[in-house]
Amino acid sequence: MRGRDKRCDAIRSTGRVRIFPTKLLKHGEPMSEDLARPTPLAPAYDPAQVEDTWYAWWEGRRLFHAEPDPTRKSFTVVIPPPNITGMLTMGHVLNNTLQDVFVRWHRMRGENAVWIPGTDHAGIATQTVVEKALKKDEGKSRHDLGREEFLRRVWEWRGKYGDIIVRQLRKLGVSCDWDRTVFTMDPELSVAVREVFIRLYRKGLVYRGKRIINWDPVSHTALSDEEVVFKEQQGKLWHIRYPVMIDGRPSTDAFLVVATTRPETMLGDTAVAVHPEDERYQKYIGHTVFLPLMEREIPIVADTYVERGFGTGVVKITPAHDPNDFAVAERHGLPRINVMNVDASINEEGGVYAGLDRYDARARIVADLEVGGFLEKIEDYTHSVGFSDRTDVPVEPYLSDQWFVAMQSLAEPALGVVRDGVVKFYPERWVKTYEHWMTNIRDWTISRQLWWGHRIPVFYCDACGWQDALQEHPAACPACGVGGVRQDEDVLDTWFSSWLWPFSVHHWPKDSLDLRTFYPSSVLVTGPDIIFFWVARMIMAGLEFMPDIPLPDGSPRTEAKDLVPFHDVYFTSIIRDEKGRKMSKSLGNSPDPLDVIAEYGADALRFTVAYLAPLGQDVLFSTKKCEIGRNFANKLWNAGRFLLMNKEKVEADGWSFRDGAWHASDGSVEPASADMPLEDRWILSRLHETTAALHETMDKYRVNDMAKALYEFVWHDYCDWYIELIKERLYSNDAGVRRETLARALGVYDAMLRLLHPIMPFITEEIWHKVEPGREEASLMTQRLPEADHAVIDASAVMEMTFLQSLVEGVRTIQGEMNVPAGKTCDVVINCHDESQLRVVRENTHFLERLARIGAIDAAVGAARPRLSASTVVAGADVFVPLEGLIDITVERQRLTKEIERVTGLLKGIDSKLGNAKFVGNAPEDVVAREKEKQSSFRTMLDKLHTNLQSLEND
RNA sequence: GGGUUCUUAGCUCAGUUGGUUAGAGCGCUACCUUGACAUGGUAGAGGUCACAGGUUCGACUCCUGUAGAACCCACCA
Repeated sequence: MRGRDKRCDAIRSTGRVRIFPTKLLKHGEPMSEDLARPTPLAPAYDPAQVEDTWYAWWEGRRLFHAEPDPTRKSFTVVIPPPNITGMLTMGHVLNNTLQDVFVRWHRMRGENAVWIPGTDHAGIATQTVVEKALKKDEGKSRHDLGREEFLRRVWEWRGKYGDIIVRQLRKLGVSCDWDRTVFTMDPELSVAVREVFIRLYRKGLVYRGKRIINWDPVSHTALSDEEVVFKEQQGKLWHIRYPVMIDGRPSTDAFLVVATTRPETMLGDTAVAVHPEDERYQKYIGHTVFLPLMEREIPIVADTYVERGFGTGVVKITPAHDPNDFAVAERHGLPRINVMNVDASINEEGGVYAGLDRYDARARIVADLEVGGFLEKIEDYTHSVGFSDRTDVPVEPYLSDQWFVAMQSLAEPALGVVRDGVVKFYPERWVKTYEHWMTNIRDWTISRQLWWGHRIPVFYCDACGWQDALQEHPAACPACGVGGVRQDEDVLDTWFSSWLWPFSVHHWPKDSLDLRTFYPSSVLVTGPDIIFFWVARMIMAGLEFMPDIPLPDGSPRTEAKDLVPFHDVYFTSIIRDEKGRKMSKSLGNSPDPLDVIAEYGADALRFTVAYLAPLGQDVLFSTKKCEIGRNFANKLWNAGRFLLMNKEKVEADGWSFRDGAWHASDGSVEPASADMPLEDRWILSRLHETTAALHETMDKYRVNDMAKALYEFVWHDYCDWYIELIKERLYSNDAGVRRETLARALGVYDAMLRLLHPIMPFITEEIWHKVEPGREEASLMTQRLPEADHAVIDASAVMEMTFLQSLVEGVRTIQGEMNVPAGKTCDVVINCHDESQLRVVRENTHFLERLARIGAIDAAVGAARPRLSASTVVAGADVFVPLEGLIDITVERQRLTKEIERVTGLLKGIDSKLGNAKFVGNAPEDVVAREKEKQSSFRTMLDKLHTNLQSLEND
């Protein structure tokens, strides 16, 4: 550990607020007068002291709230609703930081920005959580309670815990319009869900059918595909002989051998299949085989699904226990025999094996096959098996009745709007993924065998066979008037409410100004993993269900751009840990964002995440990286602290600073002078260049570029150079100069705060309130963002400043290399390239003196090199630093030689380029011109370097 | 098997239509308590841009192939 860290650790352990130089503490001396003097801001920024306060202040004043206003441009974002079972993860942090940056940015551009929050009922996840608690606390299952009571308990649970995530989000600083908070199972949203179901039902797009689903034999529920995790398993491949039937009896020497990983499912076999072009088996197609153990005769069918090269090229077909077999059976009209109970034990269809667990049955069956001589061989085989994400048991493919949505007709228009760019994807490459899925779309299984969710609004009359989809449960059968009516037992897939989210949050199907105005939303921010489950389906739903709702002016909504749910989709990065692994609960590699916020502050976390997340690339995150944001916040804080310390001094003379100008005690306003010194013209140029870049990057959703541009400007331009440059003026004897300087520095700082606010809302609000009095009732979040004014950009100021910076760096380098003691200044002789350069040097000698510990500067065109000087060449000027007694000739010789080598190399490259007729002939003129310019400047540089080296040798 | 993406400094990553002296942060080395900031400052070391071809006057950037990594989809019984 380095000394500095040791010192700091000792100090940190005493408390984090103030860090003092060790010397003072070590000697036990009282703090010096100067350090003890109260300053407007503490030396180190402490986010914990301000963040909650500001959030409550914003929320209390309803600053996040927006009302529809057709006369203004709306900027709408609808949150991807977190699950009510959810806890804030790094994924949420990234996703919601981005949304908040967008929303705050557009709000500060004067748009009517609204961000609609809400939560998702998360069918399986929530039901599982509540069931677990029920089991643990009362030892009961949901069946013990019954449906009604169980649902009451779930609602109770959601009342207690369902908004934890939403409260956690507030810690991040998100500017959601909490007045508009909705929940997917709110009464009005449930109306929307039923309405959509009914409309699709009437159109014939919702239908009931049989399908193989993922069955969890422990929790007795169907699982969605995304709740099944595949794991590599060491298994066996059993080769079983199915005797061919010849003349009505099983052959004793002709077999079709099937290879299977699941011999127990043979109880439900209704065919064997071969590839239609497989020469080995073609003669058997249309014949039958004898199914061992069950002693059934089953057909041999031909289907291209069979892979000739795999196994034996013969597949047993078990339609009720394998999705592919099910499809084969559909094509060939084969019967389906379900041989399992809901707990995956063998049912009565399994003959003597009935009642056995699936794995016990497997052992018995294999043994019996062996005995019967039907087992040809057993091979070791590694394959992947689907496990339940919830209970960690192998999922059983299971045949059951389910509800489906026919997707074809919905998908086609939804594909079109993405292809045509009505909905734009960022990054664009996801369009391909989307197209692939949409052109191979399968019908959507929307029923779930759960209790928690929107119950399928289909009603049946057992007396007369009536069936219909309705909003309300009818008291008696509308058809026969006699029978009682029962509702379908299943609930809808959670995504069935999610796909309506962009308009159900505005209480569709009810027409309202909210819905008319705030739909469609501007940008959706979500992960690419749910492009199919959610994004695609929302687009379909918008196109299908929104044409009824007029535009704000009452005209019909017909154009695709008004029907789609959002115009842009921003696909976020995936947050991984340092080793590149996905963050997950089971790995325990996901830091708790609340801990991170407590340690570093929400602004630091937000900035870091935005800074690290380029559009479309994964992010390797570790808590330590939040130092980027924390240090940056601290830098900003201290720059503000410096300005405010100086402001206090001016105010002590009776002046006050309001609206960006100084007011004298008599109330008169001090006008800003028209002539600005170089550093002011330069920093304003840089500010406007940066502002232009920020607007550009935000339009392209390149948030990391935006964060970098801000970082660069604040830290390097403003703090490293500008503040150092103005210190001289701030300490001037002329009070007018001090005020003028500070006013301009504060002006630029104010612009910085605005530009930073969307990404770091807390610290900027905190400082902004301290900069000027009279802001008690105002908020930075509703101020306007600066716009770039290209007229302010002063190219010559930028050039001059760049030159001066190079001079400073050149001298510093020499001082560093020659180990010039820190307290010592050096004189400098500058041989300027021309008169205008000389003028710049003369006008700014004070900078050079201040920033590079320079004593006297002797500048002239043609100035001679003093003896025993170290030298460097900057923009065609020689910079000589006479170092009699300090110079190490060897080091200096090495430096110059190395430099000569470097420039020689560069020049060689350019020479050969320009010597190449093809280059000169083909390259654009400006490129050639630039090369020529470089060539001449490198030549003069090289000449000078050679001369200076020669002189050094002569010393 | 199909698709997408990635490989640039010790580490994590930028590099937006091909023309830069290839950048940043962290880490490393040396120096620094000078009135905002040691959560800081200054300087420095460190890269044949995975590899091999090709296109081009010119390739980190475009094309092809190879090797490695990741993700998504479909999963072969």
